Amino acid sequence: MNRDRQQSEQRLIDAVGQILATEGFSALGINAVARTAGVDKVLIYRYFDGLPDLLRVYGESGDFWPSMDEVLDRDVEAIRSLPLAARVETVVIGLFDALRNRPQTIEILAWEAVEQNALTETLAGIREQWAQKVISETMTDAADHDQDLLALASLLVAGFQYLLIRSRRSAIYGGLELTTDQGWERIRTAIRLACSDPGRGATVADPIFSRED
Amino acid sequence: MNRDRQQSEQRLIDAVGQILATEGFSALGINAVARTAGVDKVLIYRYFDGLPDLLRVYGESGDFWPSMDEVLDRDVEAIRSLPLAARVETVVIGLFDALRNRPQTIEILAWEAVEQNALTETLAGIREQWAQKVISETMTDAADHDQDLLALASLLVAGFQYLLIRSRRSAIYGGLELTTDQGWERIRTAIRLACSDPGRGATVADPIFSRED
DNA sequence: GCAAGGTGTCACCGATCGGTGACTATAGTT
DNA sequence: AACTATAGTCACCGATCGGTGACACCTTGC
Repeated sequence: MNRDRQQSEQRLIDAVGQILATEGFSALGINAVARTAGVDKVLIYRYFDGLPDLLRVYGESGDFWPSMDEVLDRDVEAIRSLPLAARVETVVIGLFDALRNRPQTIEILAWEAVEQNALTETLAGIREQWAQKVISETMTDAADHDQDLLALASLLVAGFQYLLIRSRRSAIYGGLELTTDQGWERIRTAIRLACSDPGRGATVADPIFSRED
Repeated sequence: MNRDRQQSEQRLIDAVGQILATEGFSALGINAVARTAGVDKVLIYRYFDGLPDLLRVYGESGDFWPSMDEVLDRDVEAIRSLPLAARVETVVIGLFDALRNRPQTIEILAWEAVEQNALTETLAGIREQWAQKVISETMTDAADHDQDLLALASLLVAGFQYLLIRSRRSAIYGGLELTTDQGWERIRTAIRLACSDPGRGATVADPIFSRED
């Protein structure tokens, strides 16, 4: 139509996000993307070598995972001085708050739970890198700890991610309201409850590596 | 072929379970069920009035959720005398162990996370009833408690269910091994860690940390 | 003017999906 | 034997899926 390859490519990329946001990943096919973009589907093959590549480009172009700064609202130095359990709580709660505002990321996470493709693999890679970075920068002492707080953190993240996924279609899970702010506040409190354990020697007043740094 | 309606119906019901177990819910369609059962697909419409009804019958015929006795291995009386946090831990851990051995239930849970149909609704109903029964029979005092242990329980169940779902396709999530017994033992320990909190008072007398011994 | 190459359009392919109408074959009843 | 109800078979429908070949259009360089 307009004889503008760049614009056509962008319309295709945008169409992916639009379909994910409005109809969900199950509706995301070659024909739907082309139709939404108002572009012939053959261009998906010409310009992106197929749908998987288009999904990969879309995944790399978007902002699907919060930065470390967004998750750790306080500065990193202050967090490093906290005991391990408090650091875990900060990260998990921060991730919780950040992901709640990312419906497209939740959609991709739902997809990832069910099948693998170029887009879910891209997101999985980003997330894994992110986790490694967070651990190496703020939780180097986790291995010394006698309790497996990293496993607890992953379990809690898995838990609220599952609830976020379910909230797309269901209103309730296990007595938890998934559509109201009060419901999510309850979940938030439960996360903090799971992390904050005085018995673990993890109070803010008692930093665990006050030894000699 | 054999002119035996009962047998044909049973073959169709069995085919649903077989497809779920071998190819996953995404492969479960009218044609696949009929082909697997070795029966013409028109019989699905005649005998069950369509696939949704067949799925409902399959869901009601199967054993997709553990009984309360299976989850609470000790007798219920002994559990009632435990503090609330210990009861929550017992139930969550019990459910965790029970669901790990139910691949078809995990498959339906994965399906349920993504879309709704007669089978997932059946399972959801069974699960909700089950949860209500457990709460009313063993956790009537939860409302009096100052901490929301029921929300914590649902969060933990959501967490390991998500990990079970992911384990169908992925080997790792957040540093957790999803294919080895050691990995699942780590998750199990993390669940117990989230539940057992001396700071919450009324803790289980865990023999290891008991002061009298 | 002319050829070449990139851009977009269109028609079509085979496969598969859920769904249905028309048929045959068998068993039981009278 | 004739009739009826049911079990099972078969062919086909329209829609949609991913994928491709052929062609028209426009810009650029010669």
